[in-house]
Formats: sequence, C-alpha cells, structure tokens
Amino acid sequence: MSMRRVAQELDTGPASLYAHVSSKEELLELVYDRVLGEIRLPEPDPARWKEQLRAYALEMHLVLGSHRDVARAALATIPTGANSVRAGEFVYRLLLEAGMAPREASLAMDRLILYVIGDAYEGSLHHGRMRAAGIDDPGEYFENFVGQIAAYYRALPRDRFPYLTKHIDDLIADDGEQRFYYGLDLFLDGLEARLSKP
Amino acid sequence: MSMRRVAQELDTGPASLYAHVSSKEELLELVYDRVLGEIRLPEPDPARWKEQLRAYALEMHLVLGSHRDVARAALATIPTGANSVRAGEFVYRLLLEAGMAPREASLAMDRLILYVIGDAYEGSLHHGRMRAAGIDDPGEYFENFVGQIAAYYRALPRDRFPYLTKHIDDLIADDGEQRFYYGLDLFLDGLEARLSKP
DNA sequence: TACTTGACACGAACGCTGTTCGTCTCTAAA
DNA sequence: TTTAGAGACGAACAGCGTTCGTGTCAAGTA
Repeated sequence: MSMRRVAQELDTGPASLYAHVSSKEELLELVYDRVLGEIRLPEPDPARWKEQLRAYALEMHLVLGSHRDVARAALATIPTGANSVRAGEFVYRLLLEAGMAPREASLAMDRLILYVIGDAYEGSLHHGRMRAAGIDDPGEYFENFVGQIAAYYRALPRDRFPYLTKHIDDLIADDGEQRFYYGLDLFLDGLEARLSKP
Repeated sequence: MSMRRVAQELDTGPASLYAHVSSKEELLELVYDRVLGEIRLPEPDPARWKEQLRAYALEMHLVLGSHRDVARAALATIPTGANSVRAGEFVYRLLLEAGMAPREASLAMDRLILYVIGDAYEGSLHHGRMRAAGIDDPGEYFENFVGQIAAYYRALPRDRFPYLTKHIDDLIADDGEQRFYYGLDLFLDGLEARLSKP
C-alpha cells in the first residue's frame, strides 16, 4: 500500500489524502481498527476462556494475514479505535474472569497480541517475497524456500553440525500454520498452568 | 540504514556496493550473521538447558536491539551464514539433549527465535519513532507514549469498558523489558512442562 | 443578492529510497 | 606489451511520503 495507489483508487491525487489523514501511519492505524472490526466476538464465557482466547487469536491472525500491510502498522501501536478497544476489553475480561491477577493479565494480553501480530507480519514478509519472485502458489513458494534451506543444511559438514544435519527432515516438516498453532497452544497451556498453581 | 549512507561511510557511491552485494536484503542478511557472531555460546549443559536457553535468548535480544535494522531482515529469513548455523546448532542441540523429540524441538526453536526477533523488531520500531519525535531519553519517550494511551483509556465510558478502565495502572505498569521477560519465561516454563509429561 | 470564510482538491515539487546502465580505471595474467 | 576482467562510479530511473501554494466551490453572513 502506497499513498499514491490509495489516491489512484479514489480517482484523486496523493496530496488530497492529507486533508483527511495526517500521515500514512495514521491511515494504517485506521485500517487496523477497521480490520479488527471484522473479528466476531462471542459472549465471554470464563469457563471456556482458553477455547475462546484461542479462537480469537486464530481469527485475528487470519484477518491480519488477509490485509498484509496492516500487520506492521499494528506492531508498535496500541491503537485507540473503537474496534480495538472493544477487542481489548473482550480479551482482558476473559483473562480476569478466568482468575488472573490484573497485572499478569495485562502482560499476558500484551504477549499474546505480540505473538499473533509478529507471526502475521512474518507471514506478510513471505507473501511479499512470493509476489516479488512472481510465484502465485504458496505451496510452490514454500517448496522453493524450504528446499533451498534444506539443500544448504544437507551440505554442511556432519562432524561440526551433527544435530542440525541429522534432523533436517524434522526441521522443515511443519509449515507456517502448524508452527503458529504450536506456539499458540504452548502459550495458552502456559497460562493455564499459572492459573492452577499461582 | 540506507545503501547511500553505507556507501558514504565507505567514501564511495551507492552503485559501487552492488559489485559486492546483489541487493540490500543480502547485505542485511550478512550483517545479521555478523551480529549473531557477537553472541557468546557456552559449552552446552543439558542439565541447565533452561538457564542456557534463557541466556541465549536474552543475548540475542540485546544484540538485535543494538543493531536496529537487522531485526526486520532477520524476521522472514532462515539465514545461511556461518554464525547463524553455529547458533542454530547450539540451540537445537540443547533442546534435543534436554529430551525433546526432534520434530518438537524444531518447532520450539522456530517459535523461540520468532519471539525474540519479533519483540526486538517491535522495540526497533519504537526506537525509530523516538528518533523521529526528536526524543533522546527512552524513559521520556515511554512516558509520552504510555501517557497518551492511559489518558485515552481513562476517558473511555466505564459502563461499556469496565475491565479496561478499572485496571489502567496495571495495563501500563510494566515496561518493554519486563514484558519480554514474562513472555520468555512463559515460553520456557511451557517447554519444561511438556518435557516432564509428554 | 453580494461578500466572506473555510473546507477540500490538487499540480508541482522536494528530498529521499533501491537499483541499473554504460563507461572508466587499474591490476594481474598471458 | 597486450589483454581480460574486476571493481568503481556518475548519472539516471522509477518509486516513495510529504509539503506548499493555488485553485475551486459551497455555506454562512451582511
């Protein structure tokens, strides 16, 4: 997304955008809030906090992935839009009613959001490279990317790097989605463990 | 970091850099590998895997933070430099010797690195804004940034957002360093839990 | 109705970016 | 002594975010 392209889409010049928005950053933050509005929030049920938090993270991840440039804007921003606050209240309430102390719930929310956005941003970088390489199929890109890495690791001297070279197949076994799930569940299980024995 | 500034530092023109490097991306990856070389790796001790992994994550975070532009380059890259491989072998070996299955150790390593780089990158974005705002003191920036957020949250209607408005002080209590520690320890505790009962 | 005000639109330009091309120089091998 | 080749580099291209000065047009006021 560039200001010139946005302007072109609106049949106007780039300068005109600055009558409504003070910078590209502000525009991206507005888009970020709009995008958060696409997330459907269920009625909070503290008994199912883990399940609901997981669903929220998955949906946020999905929504950020489908609006690529937004992930970066979301990273160092605590947004102040209506939808952001709505979503924040939902997550924070869920953690508190699950039994977390307010201070720890604040930390947990912050880390969960960083994880989701961080992974989505990494995904968007890959997506960008894919387009730059002129590849359309994600599977083909994944094979290309991972294949090159695997070839390089296979060529390493086994005596100096015995562990990496021995388990190359395991290193490249999981794709982006599975990696995201693993980290998310690890995070949620960790929270649960801290709840049961504080 | 821009190619023109790098060239200027070397008393030459930007075009000359392309005789040694095919793109800015490649240069950043080379820098990334150099930066990873600054990390001191201890002799791996499986009995203290958690402690050693923590120290590694802290050092990597520190090193990425002090070389700001590198974090972004590191995000969607599985680097192939000598130091990267050395560090990768260290982490992977530690996880395996701690008792993890190769497949899971691969996932764990990937997520740990994503977390460290993601947090470092977010920090670098804040640093960039700090410089853009002409502020030199991180504490002053933090107060400015967090203060604005807090003011906004305090102005929210309490009946619609009871949880957020009630615990504003807890929401802004911890700074970036403490947030990083919390997520890191949550991650490591999670790994430990999976080791004891697979 | 005539005049003023203010919001919005926008062409042109500034200074920056990564990258490419063609030309030049200078070293090392034949 | 000649030649091949690597490196250096000025100039330029296309793109970026942003600003300035000017223009337009509708609403409010006298």
